[in-house]
Amino acid sequence: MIEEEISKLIYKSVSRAQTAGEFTIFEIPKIKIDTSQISGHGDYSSNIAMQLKSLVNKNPIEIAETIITNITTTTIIDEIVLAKPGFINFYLNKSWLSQQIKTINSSSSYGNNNTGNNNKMLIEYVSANPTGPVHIGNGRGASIGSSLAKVLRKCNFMIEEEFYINDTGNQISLFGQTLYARYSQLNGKEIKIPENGYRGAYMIDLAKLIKHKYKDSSIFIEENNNQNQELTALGLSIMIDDMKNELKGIGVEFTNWFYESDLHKRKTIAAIIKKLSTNNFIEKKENALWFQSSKLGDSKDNVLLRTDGTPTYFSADIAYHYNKLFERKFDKIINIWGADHQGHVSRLKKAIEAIGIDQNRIEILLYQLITLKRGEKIVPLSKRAGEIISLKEIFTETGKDAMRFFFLSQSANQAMEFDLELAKKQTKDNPVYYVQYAHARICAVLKKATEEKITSSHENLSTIQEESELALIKKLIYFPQLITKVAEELAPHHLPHYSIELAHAFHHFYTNCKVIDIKNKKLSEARLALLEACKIVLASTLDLIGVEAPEKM
RNA sequence: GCGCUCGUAGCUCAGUGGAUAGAGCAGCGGACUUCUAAUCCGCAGGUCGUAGGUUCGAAUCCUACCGAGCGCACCA
Repeated sequence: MIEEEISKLIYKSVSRAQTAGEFTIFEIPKIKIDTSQISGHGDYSSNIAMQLKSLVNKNPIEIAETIITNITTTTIIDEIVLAKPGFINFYLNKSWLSQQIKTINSSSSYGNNNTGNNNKMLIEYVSANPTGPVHIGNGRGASIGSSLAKVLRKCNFMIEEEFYINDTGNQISLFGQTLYARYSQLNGKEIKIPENGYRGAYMIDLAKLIKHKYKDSSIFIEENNNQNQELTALGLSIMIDDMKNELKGIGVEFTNWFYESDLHKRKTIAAIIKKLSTNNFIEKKENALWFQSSKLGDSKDNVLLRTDGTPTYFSADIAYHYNKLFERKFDKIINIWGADHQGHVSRLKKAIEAIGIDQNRIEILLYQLITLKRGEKIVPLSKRAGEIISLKEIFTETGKDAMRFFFLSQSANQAMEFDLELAKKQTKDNPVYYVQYAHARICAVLKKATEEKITSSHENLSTIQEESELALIKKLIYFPQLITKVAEELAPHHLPHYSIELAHAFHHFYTNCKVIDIKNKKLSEARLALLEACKIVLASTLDLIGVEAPEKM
């Protein structure tokens, strides 16, 4: 990447100045290169002269002058300019820039890098309880996880995407009881749904669906019972299939679906308790088994096995992470959790540490919650409450693309509000169409070129000279840096922002430059090559966001 | 009470140590006999929650306070 190149140029220059005695000897700090938005500040700039002030004991202007005179010439840089307090501004060489079109077009995987070095990485996300349909909050997690997975694949991580299914425990029991009651009601037996049961109408639909599958409609009803194992299992598998379909509807597909019950079958919980015990982190207190996380600086201890001997969600989760990091040997794992799980982060990491696994292999990305509103009224997202609005209901209104783009466009740290009343209006204004339109426009020109029998060529790229053309190329060559940034910061919200900037650079170019001009064939061929490069990067960015790149609109 | 996140233009948000704080939407004014006007160009709009501190330099780092969301279970 260009930043690295420029950084190296400066580094060499400083060390050359040191050898020549112009600078005193010191360890050269990391040289950060900034991209500038303002045209007068160069394409790239460095503040190194200001940073070296205390080390060199000269004023920044002098330091910058020395650095500039010691920089070796290169084909990338056209001009280096010293600016007021001590900035060094770099201007890219035009013919080098135009040649980048060829670089983009001749690579099958532009923007890829090898920071992942083929390491095995697991991204776990959504992992919603299978006791109801996926809701809008899950949609945000799904969008973030899916995009991040795509970006990290471009960084050469061996990525698996996993959905963890909590298919045991209290909530499942309540789900089973609710389903049993609804099913019984359909068969003329009045059983009330449990106190904390699932009140949503979807449970009635589920019972109906199951009833219609069987000729003997009372097959699951037993005397003196409040649930039936087979019925619960059947209900769960239908719910899980629904979740799969709904997520697929917004373009999210997992490589693995991991069942919590597998951990119990494999006795992984017993294994981690044994490890914790060996390492002296277990205490029996008030008839329950505790993990002493306070020994590792956590605020309080946590229960692993309840008084009745059943494992808590927490102990299952330790086992799950033990399975990921130790049994399945992922080098690194990323969990994408809603901010309501924030309190869980510290104790999980402590537990992993207590087992003897490096907790830095776990990265937990929290996203702030979504408030669903209808006008001024807040709509609850709880599956147990009566009113449930599924993700599917919303994206059939807004469209998959508008939804994915919207979810990704804000930083994960930012809380979101989603107003159902404004949803349609908002989607019309959704910038996703602005970006997609750019892609469709490119396709239209390329199609016209085929009709006019003009093909792109890299022979005369030097005819690319216009301000709007060069600005477009500058946006294009930022793409590899974008990939690195998103991967490093685990911040996929940069993708939509970049896509808007790129689309803008294209639209600006489009209004200023006529691509197909039979009188000027050389220029047309070069501009077609530019369009092809732009199409590659734009389509790639849209793919990473998880939206379509339409041929026409 | 303690912990995490947030507070930036009328609205929705980028920007997390640098130069004149940027986009989109909304507002105002322009641009289609020319490859898609779902577009482009221009104008207007901000004591970056408040008060201190660190620094040559702070929206960005530190402290306190104010306001919002979330969390502090033998629920998941």
